[in-house]
Amino acid sequence: MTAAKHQMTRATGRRTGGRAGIRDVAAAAGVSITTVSDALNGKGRLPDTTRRHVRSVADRLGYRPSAAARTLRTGKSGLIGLTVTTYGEEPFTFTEFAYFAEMARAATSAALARGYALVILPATSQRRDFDVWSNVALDGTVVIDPSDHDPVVTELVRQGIPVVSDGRPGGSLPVTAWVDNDHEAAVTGLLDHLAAAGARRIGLLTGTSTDTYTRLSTTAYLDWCARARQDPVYEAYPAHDPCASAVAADRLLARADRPDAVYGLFDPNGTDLLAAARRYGLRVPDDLLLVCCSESGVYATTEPPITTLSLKPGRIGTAVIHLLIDAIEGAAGRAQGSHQVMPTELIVRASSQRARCPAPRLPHATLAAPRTPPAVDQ
Amino acid sequence: MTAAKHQMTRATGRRTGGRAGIRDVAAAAGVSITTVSDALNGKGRLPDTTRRHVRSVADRLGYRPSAAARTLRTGKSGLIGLTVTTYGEEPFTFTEFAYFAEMARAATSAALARGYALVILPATSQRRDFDVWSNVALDGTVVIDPSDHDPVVTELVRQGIPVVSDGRPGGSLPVTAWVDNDHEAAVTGLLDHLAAAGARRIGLLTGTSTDTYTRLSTTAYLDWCARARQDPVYEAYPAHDPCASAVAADRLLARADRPDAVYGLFDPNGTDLLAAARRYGLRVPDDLLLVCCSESGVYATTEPPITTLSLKPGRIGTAVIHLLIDAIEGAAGRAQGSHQVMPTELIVRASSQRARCPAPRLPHATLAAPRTPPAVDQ
DNA sequence: CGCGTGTGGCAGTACGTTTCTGCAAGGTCA
DNA sequence: TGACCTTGCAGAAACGTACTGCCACACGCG
Repeated sequence: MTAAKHQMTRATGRRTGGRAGIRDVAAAAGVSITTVSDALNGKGRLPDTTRRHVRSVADRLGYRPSAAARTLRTGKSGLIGLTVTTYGEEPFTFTEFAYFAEMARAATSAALARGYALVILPATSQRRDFDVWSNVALDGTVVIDPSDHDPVVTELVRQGIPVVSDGRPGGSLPVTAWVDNDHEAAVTGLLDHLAAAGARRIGLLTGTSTDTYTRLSTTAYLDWCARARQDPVYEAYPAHDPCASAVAADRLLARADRPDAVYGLFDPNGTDLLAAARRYGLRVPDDLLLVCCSESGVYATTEPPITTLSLKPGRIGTAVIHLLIDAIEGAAGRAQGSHQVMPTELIVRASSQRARCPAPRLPHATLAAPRTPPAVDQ
Repeated sequence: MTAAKHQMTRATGRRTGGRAGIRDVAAAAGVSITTVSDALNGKGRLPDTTRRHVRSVADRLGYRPSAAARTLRTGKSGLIGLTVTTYGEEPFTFTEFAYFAEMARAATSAALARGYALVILPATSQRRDFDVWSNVALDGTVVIDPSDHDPVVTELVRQGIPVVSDGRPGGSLPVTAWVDNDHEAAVTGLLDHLAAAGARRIGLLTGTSTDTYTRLSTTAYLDWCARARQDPVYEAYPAHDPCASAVAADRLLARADRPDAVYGLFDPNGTDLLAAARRYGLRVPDDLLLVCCSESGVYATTEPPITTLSLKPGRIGTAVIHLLIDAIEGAAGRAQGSHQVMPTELIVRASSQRARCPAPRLPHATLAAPRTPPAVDQ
């Protein structure tokens, strides 16, 4: 029983507020601290009997290792930062709610499966924010839609912390890796789809901000128009302002060169375009074809259901996390500068299909409305 | 220059991977570690000249204090756990997306404003999850909709970590505090509103799960029916299954004792009821009054717009965080067992107002659709 | 007997802070 | 001149863990 010696040194009672430390376990089990650590972490050379004994004592004392101490010792916290660039003046806004929510959900789930947890952090703006950023030990960070010269990203990579972005970084931002949709292919495919459905003049509802999503999508639209010899017809509005969508939708349909099909880049555009069309007496899809980029399930049950482009945020979130954790665990930035381009999915509904005859109404159908179950990752 | 001594001891170069430690700053500034710590944290008795000098040297070296070491020393991590009870088998699901998203947004924002960050953690289910829980140093935890005997909550309070729940805890769960809506008042007020609009038989679309929200709301409905001498007409379905809502909505309207007004407890019920009504040839609001509990903005632009009950998740999130941080900083559980009941808001739209004459169509209105800006907290 | 070898386990140190204690220099007052 | 306070700073003790050596012992073998 060398335990006596330990007790003499200092592990008499629970010092720290009542929680048992590794020392207490060692003393109670009559072994050394090293042995406890090894037994609990499956390291070292110990017979199973000792291992089991230590474990049972630890259980009995309700021992939980201190995350802070472990982090300090190992240099790994198991924490991943998650931040989304805020638009406008608001301190902490999410636009594209459904997209973000689903992306964050998938990312959280993927991270958890590999033993990491996500910390929600603000995009830097005030000086004060930096306190929070450096108050938490991060193994890596996910940045959604980083701005071109994000100081936080720069600082993090300077500290050697891997950063993976959702959305390809502009302006030589030094991220470790990134994931993005193939926006050109998505927009091109979607416009082809509308043209095939009979659209002669396709309009665009886009944003005034300069993020890559907006920029790439708009460019793809203009290119397509050039190829199709169609004059571009579009309205841009501040996408972060939730009230502006309806106004812009109205403006687009009020134009002299009114389009006979519209693609809306942002989530609320679909309902707003539908409402605007209703006000102008335009029937969808007969007079106006509609497609909207959105992750929201409501478009399956609008009247008529609206065709949506899904960016598959779940897949993106999962991919981002795996890239990041690979970078973290691959130590000194293996897979540096790598990236992944993910496909999108066009969910075709009534709003983008010109019906020969008007859709028959089923006054007493008892079947449930068709509804796609929520996408599971991948 | 006592700095020489420090350099002799061990602070020669950057040991730790390249990051400067407090020792390096002390050496470079020619002062002691204590002085650096005091200068940077605004403690101790130091002349402003020293303070400024130390700060400038720290800046020059790009010094960032180690969060892990600070946490280990002070016992405070500045981290708050956020978890939501998962339903069904899925590993990590959020139902009530808009509610959760807004609640989480507000909570994150409120926490950040007080210097805390939120960590997303899974509701316990597998044994494996516990690793993550004890791998992160938490100052406190927010639990959304805790199940009656959540083992994580029990374990956390056993460890002396404050836990505040969104939704009043059932089954003597020992949370530190809780916040909830006044569900009875909300349902009663809403049913009164429908009755005032002319409803004679109000139906309910509810869930089969036993969480407090569902239970309290359903009970309030039954009580109201008893008082109003109306036979209850309701259908229950598994609320976590996103496909089941449409089926249940259909079932409710297919009944022989079809209600002339319906309240749906969950977010998708509104659109699903609307779709079902359409299939049955029922006009809203003329033949069927509709109210739905939802935070989603889409109900402002459906045809017709649907009256919603908002639980004000932003306020809830803010209140929960403040209660929690007060408990954390008030040290040993001041304000123990306290709680807060928050009001809800009924957003009245066309679907619950019986129009004398059918609403006039405005074929060429150029005004934007009225749209409430997103609610800011409080 | 001397020696290598494998097994089981322990002491000690480092991780990077914060903070308590204390000490020296200088000033004030009796 | 001594007693006593204030100012400015330094030393060193934690905080709880992980891990690198190292020791003790037993055993088998030449």
